[in-house]
Amino acid sequence: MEAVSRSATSLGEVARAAGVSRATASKVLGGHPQVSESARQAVERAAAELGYLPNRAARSLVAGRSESVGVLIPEPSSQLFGDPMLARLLGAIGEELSANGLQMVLFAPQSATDIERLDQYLAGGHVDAVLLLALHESESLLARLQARGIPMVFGGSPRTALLASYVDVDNHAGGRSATQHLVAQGRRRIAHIAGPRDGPAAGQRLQGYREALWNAGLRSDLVEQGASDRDSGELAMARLLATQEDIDGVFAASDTMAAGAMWALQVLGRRVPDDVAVIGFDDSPIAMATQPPLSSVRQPVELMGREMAKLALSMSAVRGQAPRQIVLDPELALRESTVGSAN
Amino acid sequence: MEAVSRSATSLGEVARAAGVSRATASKVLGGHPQVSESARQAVERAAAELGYLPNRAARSLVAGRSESVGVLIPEPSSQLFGDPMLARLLGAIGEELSANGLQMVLFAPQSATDIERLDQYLAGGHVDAVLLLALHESESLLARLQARGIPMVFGGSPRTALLASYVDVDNHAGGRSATQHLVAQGRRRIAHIAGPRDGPAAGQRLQGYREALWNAGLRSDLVEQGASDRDSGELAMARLLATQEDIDGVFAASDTMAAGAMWALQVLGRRVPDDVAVIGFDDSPIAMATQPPLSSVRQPVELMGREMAKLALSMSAVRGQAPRQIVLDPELALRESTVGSAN
DNA sequence: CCGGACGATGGAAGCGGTTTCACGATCGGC
DNA sequence: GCCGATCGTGAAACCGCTTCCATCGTCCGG
Repeated sequence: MEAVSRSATSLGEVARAAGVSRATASKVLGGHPQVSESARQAVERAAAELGYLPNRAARSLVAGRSESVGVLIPEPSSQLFGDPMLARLLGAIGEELSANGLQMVLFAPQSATDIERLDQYLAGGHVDAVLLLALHESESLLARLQARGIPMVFGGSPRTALLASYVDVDNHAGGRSATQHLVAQGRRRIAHIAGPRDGPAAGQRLQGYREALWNAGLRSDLVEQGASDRDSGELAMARLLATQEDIDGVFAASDTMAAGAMWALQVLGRRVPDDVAVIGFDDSPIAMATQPPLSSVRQPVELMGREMAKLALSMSAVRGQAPRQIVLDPELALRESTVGSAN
Repeated sequence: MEAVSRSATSLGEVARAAGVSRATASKVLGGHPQVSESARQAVERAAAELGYLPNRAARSLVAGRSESVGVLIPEPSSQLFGDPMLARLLGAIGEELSANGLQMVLFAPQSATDIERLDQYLAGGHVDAVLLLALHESESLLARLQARGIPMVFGGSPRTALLASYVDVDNHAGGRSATQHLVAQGRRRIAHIAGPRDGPAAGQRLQGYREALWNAGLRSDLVEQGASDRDSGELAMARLLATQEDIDGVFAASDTMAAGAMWALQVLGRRVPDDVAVIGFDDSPIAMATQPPLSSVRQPVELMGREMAKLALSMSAVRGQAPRQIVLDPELALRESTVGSAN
């Protein structure tokens, strides 16, 4: 009568209520086969009635596993994962993990001190695996994780030399299908505004653009380098039009740059999509905010998250696996910037 | 020689290396005063040399605390926290928590199953406190947390009837200073596009708008209701111009709506900011992507995160405190949509 | 009908810490 | 120079769970 809000029911209480020993109760709850049907039912009933929940700390203490997966998120300034994707990605990762009884522990190191602390923490074996959503400079941290045998899964192809597991979107296919879409809309002078060269993604998107145009027998040299921000898109578009004024299609490596490009086009008297069709990449909220709304290449963010989680789960269950790479297909999100409102 | 990559060093090993008992070693590491100087130094040296890290599971098992704080993030679709703010907020929360030796466990329930699982999890005492970044429908979950005495801190004023602790931005002050800024720029016919009424924030921003205009002796009835998406902003702006064509300033309750409003203005032949100045709210990335760049009310996201974490820390350290509310001042991010490039 | 094999069970050890408590040594006061 | 208070110390208990292993009962084959 006094233990109202006291600590949760423990295994011992369940065992007593079921009339068995803790050992047997543990076996039942752990799904071991070596228990009689009667014992199993008694324990399960008792557990249900008492609302038993195993104590995570105790379990991981004896098991030597933490039942949790660390997720490293990029600093807010990072361009690699647009913020809007981050929330969706985290949601998907979390769902997959929690469906498997693991928790997601988040790290967002902002300073050198944070990285140091993180290093300590991870080295302490407090997580069963680590998911890296963007590279932080600290190669040494990666190396140490690797050395300690903690499974790592990257989101996006890692920039590092380490042979690692990752889940990425097929940037090449994305660039190709964006460009193919413009071709299919009857566009013939198709330009590309390329993304920054700090990762492999931009190059792959460019290659996709080239391939689509080669296949269509069109020229593929209308390429300008952007820097991922809006202004660089605007400037790149202006340069493109200066070189070749009859451009009728543009594929930009990000929505942000596409927004800038669209602005430049409109300022210079082109109608979108009537004169020039524009398609971006990422399908960020910006794509909905431009006028006209921007077609874009949508990354399968939720799927990526789930695959990352699964990979981590598998790697932490069976150590020493060879790294695996999973590459997912993007899809097109078509809006008025390429198909027109009349279509 | 064989225990190369074995489990981390334990307290026992440190104690042995220091020539003391585990109890004494624990006291040293725990900062207890009842230890001799010599013992203290010996233990500290040994711990440093062996790279000792306490086992979190063991510690929380005996302490009955989990040393971790749960963070509930909204579904991706939620408007309450714009995605870009989420990443910054999480970063700040994480930093503050990890500085205090706690970890941040993330929950992003997507389905009813997830909520159920979450409920179980939280009820199991696996977190010392919960941070709620947006309300999920589940009132019952909140009530159960409350009943169990788990400290909760909301980000943004809660919609619930529960008397709760929260950290919020001063929406009233934000609306007021945005409007005052327009007044200071010499605008006299200032309209407001209000946000959706599903929370208190929109109403407070509106009140701020009214107050500023009353104080300036200007009319404050040029208000249209928006719905937080871009199109609703565009439509609201068109309605406003239809009513009152000489509007020279607009304060929109979100950047998204402001972007729509700007588009409507430009379509209808108004120059921004020459004819009409426009200011938004949130200072989201969209504010940088519009043409001209959009002035906006910036929420002190990092500060909010830190305050939320501190509040949670304090509440979990000393249970049974009265709920506390912290309201932070926003600040203006001025760009060309209100001040012009010539200013 | 007996012995061996096998399945189910619970006692006990142990995971890595913290905390209580009894003990011996040291110290000061008379 | 003796006694009680004070301080530092480590043995041991304990947190809740899993697992090893000895025990016991049952079943089956010879």
